[in-house]
Amino acid sequence: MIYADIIIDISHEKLDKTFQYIVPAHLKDVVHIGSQVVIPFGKGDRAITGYVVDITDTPSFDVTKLKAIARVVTESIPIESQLITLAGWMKRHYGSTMNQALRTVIPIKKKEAAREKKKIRLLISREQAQIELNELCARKNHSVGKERLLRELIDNEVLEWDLVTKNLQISSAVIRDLEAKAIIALDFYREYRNPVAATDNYRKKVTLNDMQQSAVDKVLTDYSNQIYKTYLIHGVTGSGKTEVYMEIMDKVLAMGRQVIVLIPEIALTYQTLMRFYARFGDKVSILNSKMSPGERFDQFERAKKGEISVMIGPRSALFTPFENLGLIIIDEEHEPTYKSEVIPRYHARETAIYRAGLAKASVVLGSATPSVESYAMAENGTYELINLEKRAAGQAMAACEVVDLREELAAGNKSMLSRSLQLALKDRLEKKEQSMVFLNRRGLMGFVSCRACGSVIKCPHCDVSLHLHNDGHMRCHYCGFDTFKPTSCPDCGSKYIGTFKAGTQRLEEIIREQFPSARVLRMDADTTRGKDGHDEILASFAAGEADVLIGTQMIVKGHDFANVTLVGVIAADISLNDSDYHSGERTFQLLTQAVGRAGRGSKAGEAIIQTYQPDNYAIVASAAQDYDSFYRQEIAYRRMLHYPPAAHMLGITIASEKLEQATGQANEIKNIIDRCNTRSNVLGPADAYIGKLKDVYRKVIYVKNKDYNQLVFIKDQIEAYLLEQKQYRNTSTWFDFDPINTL
DNA sequence: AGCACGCCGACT
DNA sequence: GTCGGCGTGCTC
Repeated sequence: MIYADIIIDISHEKLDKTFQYIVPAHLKDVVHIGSQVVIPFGKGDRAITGYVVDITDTPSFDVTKLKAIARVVTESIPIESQLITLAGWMKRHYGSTMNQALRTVIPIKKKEAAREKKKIRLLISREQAQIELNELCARKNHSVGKERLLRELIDNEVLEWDLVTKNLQISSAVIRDLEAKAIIALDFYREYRNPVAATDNYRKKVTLNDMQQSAVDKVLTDYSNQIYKTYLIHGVTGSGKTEVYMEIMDKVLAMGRQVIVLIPEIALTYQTLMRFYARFGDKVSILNSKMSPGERFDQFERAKKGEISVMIGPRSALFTPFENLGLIIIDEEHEPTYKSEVIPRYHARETAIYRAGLAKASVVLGSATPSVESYAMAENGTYELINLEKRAAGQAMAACEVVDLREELAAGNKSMLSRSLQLALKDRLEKKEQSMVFLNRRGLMGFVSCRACGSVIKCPHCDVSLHLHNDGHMRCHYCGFDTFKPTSCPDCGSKYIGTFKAGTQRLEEIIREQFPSARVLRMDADTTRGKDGHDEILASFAAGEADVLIGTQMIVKGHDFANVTLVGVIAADISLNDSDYHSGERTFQLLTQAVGRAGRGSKAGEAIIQTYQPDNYAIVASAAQDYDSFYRQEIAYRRMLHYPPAAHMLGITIASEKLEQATGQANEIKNIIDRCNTRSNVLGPADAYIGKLKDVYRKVIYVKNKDYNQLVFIKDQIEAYLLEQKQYRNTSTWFDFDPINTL
């Protein structure tokens, strides 16, 4: 007799374990590890899908109680056992149920059931429903759930199942009862998927320069000696990293192995993709976030069948079910989008390295401004560092000027544009060259700073900026430190203290006023609403239809405009004072990218960075295009305050609709952490960034420890407690390892 | 998550 | 007594 260990497709801690089923004789050839199966589950033997994670011939449960697998889901792809191992690692490493981990790893989504959504519809008229409601309320001990549901249905005759069960907190028992009484009906509807657009392809040969060639040789020499490791290519903007990737890919593909290329969503431009198509033709497939699960499924199926051997896409492309994966490339590896914002909150870089380890594959990370985490790994020898120091075409980097906004204020210039930037813009307009003006608006502008001396109010314990709330308090996101906003600057006494106010719209008005003849384009969330808004604006600018392009981060990401010779950064301070420990790093990256936009063609470029903190190391280093100096100072700061990569951090969020429940649970968890005795640094419990969101209170606790495994141990202890505790049933708790605040 | 069992207060 | 609300426990 054969038995299968199955993870059932219900994400609940209490069901987060394997259940053993008999594999019936007629199914023994089609049930494999990784197969998706339908099994009878629970009292009513209701049909539930599950994933086979192991197959044995010895039962580990009371044999008389075992049920048999009903059928296999033939539309599904049985995935590699390696991907199941990967899911297990993700569950443990990032904190989630096995089911959640499997769902992120497994390319399921068959045509019908999985795409089905349920809606609840009122069967009787609203008037009749009102009568029902009145009758119900007249009864002394009536169900509050029924009352709430009826009231809601009188407002809206049709409601989403998810809304009713999750937001209105109505149990399925109530719904079933009303359905039995023929007061409501359940409707099922389906979402259909679209076919993938076809693409043309053609080939092109490239010649590498010496630097590129030696980078390629380094990786390929190891590769042919079957040494598989992680490489970090540190290549300045324009150094030709993509050609290096493609050359390595060529070799790996020639050996009959497959390649995954991860690209941040924002860089998934038509131009980038065409370069890969040009080189590898129809071996390439693409995944993007706009694809429906069905379309993704189709692409994964093609990969499984061997129809393609290169998958390009964002984070989720990492789970492409290639049989013989040989290489994973992660471009722009510093991008925060590589960290998942849903559970399991995995980091694509770490996960890629783990998957590569299982598959005996190499990983190539590339960036002009590597993350501090990766660079530290390269320094300690875990990754191998490869430098591409010069631009491929030999252009010089842009000259960079830092403007001190405190001096502008002192000189009586209160405009958003400094005198230098005004002159430079005027000059470019006369020369008929293009300019880009970048307003750094990443992060919320909640920090409090002084316009006279530039000082920013920080948390005395965590050294991150305090965030100003509407109630006039300033708080720290990590430890909850709370204080009033002062009326004058504590350093210089000036009354010019407050939050930063700047917007792209205002900036556009100012530029149009000062330069009436200039043709101005603005690119931000408002102007890119339309389907191709993004591409249209960029194409129009590239065609020379405008003199000045104003925008947020989106204008500085990887677009080459040969005629741009001036880049202005309006307020470097905004990302610099984000209230998390990545703010310095993010600022350095953004400014370096922005400066890198100038002078990509034959003419020399110039960049002007405006700031209240011209001495800040992130600003000084990016103006000098000096990664090394930035890294030294940043890593010293991280070490001093025990932020990653010097230590690891575990963020725990506790949420509840009842404040006392959230507080009580948070305190209980704090006690458990203390009892773990891991010598960790514990911050909080504190109110979360947004303390109350949609009527749900959120508390956060941060734990810092040098040893990641100690944090995993703490997570495991908390999970064990959550499973058995009953007092705080109305709370939910989730984990985030080495969190990145993208708010 | 979703289903049954069983306890308890209210009503014929 | 017994109907039906809701809390508790279990699912291979």
